[in-house]
Amino acid sequence: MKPVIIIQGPTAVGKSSLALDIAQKFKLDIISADSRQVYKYMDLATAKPTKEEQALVKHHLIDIINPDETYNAGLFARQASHLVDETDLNFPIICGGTGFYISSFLEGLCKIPEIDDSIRHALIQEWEIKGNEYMYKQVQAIDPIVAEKISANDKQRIIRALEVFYATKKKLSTYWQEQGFMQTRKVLNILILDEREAIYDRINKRYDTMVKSGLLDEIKSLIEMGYNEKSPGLTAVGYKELLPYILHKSDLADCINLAKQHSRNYAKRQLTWYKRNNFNLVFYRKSIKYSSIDNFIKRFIDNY
RNA sequence: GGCGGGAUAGCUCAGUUGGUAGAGCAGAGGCCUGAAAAGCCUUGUGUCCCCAGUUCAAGUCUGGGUCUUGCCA
Repeated sequence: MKPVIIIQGPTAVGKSSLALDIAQKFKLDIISADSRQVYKYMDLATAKPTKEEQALVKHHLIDIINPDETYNAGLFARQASHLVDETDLNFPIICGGTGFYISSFLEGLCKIPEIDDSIRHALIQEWEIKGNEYMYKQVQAIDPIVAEKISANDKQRIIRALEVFYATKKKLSTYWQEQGFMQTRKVLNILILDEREAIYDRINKRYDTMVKSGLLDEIKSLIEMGYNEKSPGLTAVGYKELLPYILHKSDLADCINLAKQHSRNYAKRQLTWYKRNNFNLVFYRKSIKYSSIDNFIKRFIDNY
């Protein structure tokens, strides 16, 4: 397994520009670890690197699926591993805000086969008819270990536990127990942080800029292409809140405020997630010293 | 000017036949094994607009006022 540099941080903290800077200096490739930048035609509110930036540095796992398709942590882990270990890209720098994708790539997920969507759809239908209590009781009967860990309201995890069991005839908790210890990859895992208020402020301003840059037109053209509020891509923060304005003439200012609010909520969850992860380097945005980051990068690359 | 709504947590609002209040969202904290920009958990003392009255007891009834909103003029 080849070594990788990783840059993580809450949304709007400046990960991408740092990654771009480092990648240019050291001739690296960037692998995006972002659950929304994978979507084509969704550029502005995903804060995707611009075409110009992508021309400067080779970016991977951006624009790989259509807005009506789904993506997940397992796919990311597999595709990122393939890129890093089985292709001849430049030394890789993985940069993105989807922490779960990065930990899936680093630590691996348990070995559950791909499960056909039809099983999940059937379970969701059953949920709608029979309700959460009924579905939760199924989990309790099938897999008490998992049931113990999740809430009776946690639709996603209840359905996940059930689909794994019905599709593979094996309990989710059995997969957990079978999961062996993954060999560890050499990583330089960097976290960028900032004051909460500063992050929130930057989120608000950045969203205004996105709207000014033509976000509404971008969404309108997605709708013209046939995508709608049910398309997985359009459930992204920054998009879903503007749909009521475009489709039903809701108040634009309200929609914009809601989008900002959801972005702030998202940043908060990211920050909580990072607390339990280990990093080799933690930088505060204000006090980033590029020269010192460069030294760490140089030493890391030279060692491998 | 006339008639009618409304005034309760930062915001939107519930409050049953009078017994000093509760949801959602926000905020704060946390969780997270293929939906993760998702999903979930914990956390609610506020002159119940003001004044007077009835009552053992009023957010809840009565009178007056203030503000607000809709319709008619």
